[in-house]
Amino acid sequence: MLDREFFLGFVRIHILYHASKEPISGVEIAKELRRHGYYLSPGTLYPALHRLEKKGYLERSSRVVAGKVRKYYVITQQGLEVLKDASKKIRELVDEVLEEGG
Amino acid sequence: MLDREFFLGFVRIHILYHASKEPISGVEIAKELRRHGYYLSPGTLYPALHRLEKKGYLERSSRVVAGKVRKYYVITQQGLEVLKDASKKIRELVDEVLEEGG
DNA sequence: ATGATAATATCGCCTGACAATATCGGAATA
DNA sequence: TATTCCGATATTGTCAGGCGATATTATCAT
Repeated sequence: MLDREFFLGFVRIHILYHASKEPISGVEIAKELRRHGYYLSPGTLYPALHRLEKKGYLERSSRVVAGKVRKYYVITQQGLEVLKDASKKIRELVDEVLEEGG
Repeated sequence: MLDREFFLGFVRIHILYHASKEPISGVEIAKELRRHGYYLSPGTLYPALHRLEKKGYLERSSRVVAGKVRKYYVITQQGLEVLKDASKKIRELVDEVLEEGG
């Protein structure tokens, strides 16, 4: 699997993106990430979510689904701006690294 | 500036990319990164280069330029594979996050 | 109430970020 | 050749984050 030092930033962006589409919980995020080939343990995922919330990029609320409590995350205005900035950077990467060939 | 926890992976990829085009030194890398809006201090850049070398993604050689020693880095076969994997992941990000609009 | 289940939270160790500081090596000067 | 300068690279010390393992929590079924 791709070395973690390369993809952890990608993971953050995937999270912000999904949280911009609809409220999404930790397990659901984990599942989405797995779909993309990112296998994060709870010890990595949850602290990351808490941090993104603390920084003001995500907003959290609780909901009960199938008898279990889930914490749902939605992106904030500030999170949207970060996502937009990140998109700009991704474009630059693409223009440079993927222009020819990829 | 964009939060570091998002972009440090991008920086690595830029480094591998440039090192795949031609031998490039620390200062030159720093300059390239600044061009992209990434301002890394020596305490971040050099240890990162050493680590990428140690992991076998980069190969180092010394050269004297304008009376100063520079360490030039070139990508390795293994580094190329990482870069290729990363490109795949970037594509996924683009398809998902940038598809509509950006 | 109790146990089972699954989602979230935390602990502890280790690695990495980073600003500040040190080192190193060639070139120029004398 | 000793000295000094300069800019590139290296390292140090502190703090934040990654991550596997473990604990906690809240709900439902019995």
